[in-house]
Amino acid sequence: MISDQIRYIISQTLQYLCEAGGLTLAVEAQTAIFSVELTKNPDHGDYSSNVAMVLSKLAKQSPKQLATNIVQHLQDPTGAIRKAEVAGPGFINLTMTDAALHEIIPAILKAQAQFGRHPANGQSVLVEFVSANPTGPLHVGHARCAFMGDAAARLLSAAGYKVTREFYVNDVGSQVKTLARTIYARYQELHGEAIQLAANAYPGAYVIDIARVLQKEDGNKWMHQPESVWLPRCLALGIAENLKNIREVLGQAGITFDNWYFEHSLHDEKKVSKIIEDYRAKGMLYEATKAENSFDKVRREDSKSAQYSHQQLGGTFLKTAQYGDEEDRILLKSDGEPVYLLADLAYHQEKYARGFDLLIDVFGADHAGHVPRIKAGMQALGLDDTKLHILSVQIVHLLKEGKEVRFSKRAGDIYLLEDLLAEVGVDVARFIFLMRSAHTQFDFDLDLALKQSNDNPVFYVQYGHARMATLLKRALEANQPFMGAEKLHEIDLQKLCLPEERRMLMKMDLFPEVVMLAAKNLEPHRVIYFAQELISEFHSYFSKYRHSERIISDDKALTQSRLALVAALKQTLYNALMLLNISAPEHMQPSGEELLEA
RNA sequence: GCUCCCAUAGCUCAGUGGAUAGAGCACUGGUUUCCUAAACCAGGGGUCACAAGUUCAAGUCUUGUUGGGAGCACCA
Repeated sequence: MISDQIRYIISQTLQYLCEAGGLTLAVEAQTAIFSVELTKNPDHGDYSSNVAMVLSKLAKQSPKQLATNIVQHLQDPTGAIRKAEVAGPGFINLTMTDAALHEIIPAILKAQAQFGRHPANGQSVLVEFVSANPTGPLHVGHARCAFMGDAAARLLSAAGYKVTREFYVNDVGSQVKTLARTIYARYQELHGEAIQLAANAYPGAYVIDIARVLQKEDGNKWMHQPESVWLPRCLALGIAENLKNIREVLGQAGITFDNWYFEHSLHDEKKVSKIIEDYRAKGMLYEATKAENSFDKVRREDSKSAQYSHQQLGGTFLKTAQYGDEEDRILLKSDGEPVYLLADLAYHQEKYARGFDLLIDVFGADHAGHVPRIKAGMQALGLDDTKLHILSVQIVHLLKEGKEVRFSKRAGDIYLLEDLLAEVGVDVARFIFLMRSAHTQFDFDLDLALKQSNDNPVFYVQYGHARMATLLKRALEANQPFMGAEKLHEIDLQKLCLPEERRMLMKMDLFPEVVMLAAKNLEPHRVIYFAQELISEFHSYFSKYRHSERIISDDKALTQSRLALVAALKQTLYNALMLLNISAPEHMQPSGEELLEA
């Protein structure tokens, strides 16, 4: 990377100045962080550094003085820097030689799909995401977490991590039992009995489909039997059928998992009882009728806690309040039954035990309150909670015809993820969900995504890729095919010297860093913005010079150098889109409206 | 009442402590004998919610205030 090269040159210069006696710097200056970044304003050269302003105090020189010193003694044996000057309050503005910028092209064309990817760092990471309850189909509320988790996994892989993707299946507890009872009610209905669905039953029609499967496979063998007889069968079938559907829809969205981790296996393998023993051994448990450390928390009369207070009979509590949680949490009810949290803690303990270097949970905003409990629970085990990163994905408001669409499972108007994908397409859905950072809520306007699909940002980027593909094809037709990466040494890249061309080279050079930052911060939108900016510069360049400096011209040497630039741009854009699993078409289909006009 | 997230253009949102705060959409006006007009160019639009603090430098960091959202059952 060029900025790394500049950083090195500056470090060498500082060292030189210290040795030559012109400068006294404290030790910490050697590790001081200074920036080297692309300038926003071309008047400021190509790159700019704040090194003099950051180090001015330590060096006991004014920023301008130090900057001048550095500029005058720049240690640049390779001659990559053409011009260096001091500006403003003490910035050092640098202009690179064209040759230094041209090195990016062979680097990209040689690396191909690997450009932007980082070598394996020997670290492993587990990304757990979606983990929707297997009580029904995925709805659009799950979409953002699904795409965000998938993108996080892809980015971390590109950053050099060995990534495992996991879906945690909550197949234990009252919700799946409710599902089983609903299936049974529908099953009775199919056998001609009049039924009344329980108030908490799942009203969706998909339950009837599951009941049909039950009827088809088992006939009437469960009719007029006590619950204890049919419940296990209904439960297992319901979970299996729902998971089948979930897996299928995720597949449509281009999302796959390495592991499906079942909650019941934690119970079967005694991991739930073991974590209780671990906590007890550490003296983290106590028996009580209510949490002792609640910091005099005020519970409102209309709170759910008050509403369900008759169920809260006490039991075994974990001292999570010691580790920043609002209050201690119950793990075992008075009858000794584990609560959901306990299994989840056992699950996270299990994740640690599997030896990952990094653990990532992608949670919806409605689970945000769960975070401090898990973190506290891990700390109470003596585990390093800095290894555990919980990405809290904020809620999305889906707008249709100006109104917000609700998508709760209990409401009648379920908006399924499946339907969203069918309506707007996977690429559009993915792009729109990933173009916003996870911690802001945003509005997904369906009408806009559909009606104005011609102005859709995803098409803008894809069109850019297609345009470059067409250019390479046109060159072939014009009998000037791009010679390719192997014969790059025969191409005179010195011909590339337009300011826009230099700018695009510098921009592409940033791609690996963009990928790394996006991975480290779990911010896929950085890659999308990068792609948009890069393609925007290309469209602009393409239009500006369409009458003068054409890419394919009679000057064969110039044509080859520009085709090399286009090939590098295309590769970079392709890699950016592939990184997020968005398709990069070789040509764009005309839109429906254009077809109508023609 | 408490915890977490957010507040930047008419709308939806970017913005690694750095120079004159950006993009898309919307609006106004231009650009096609030509490598894809799904494109480009120009224009109008801003008290970066408010206040104090830290810093050579704050949209960015700290604290407080206001406003919006999510959550605060032994449901999962």
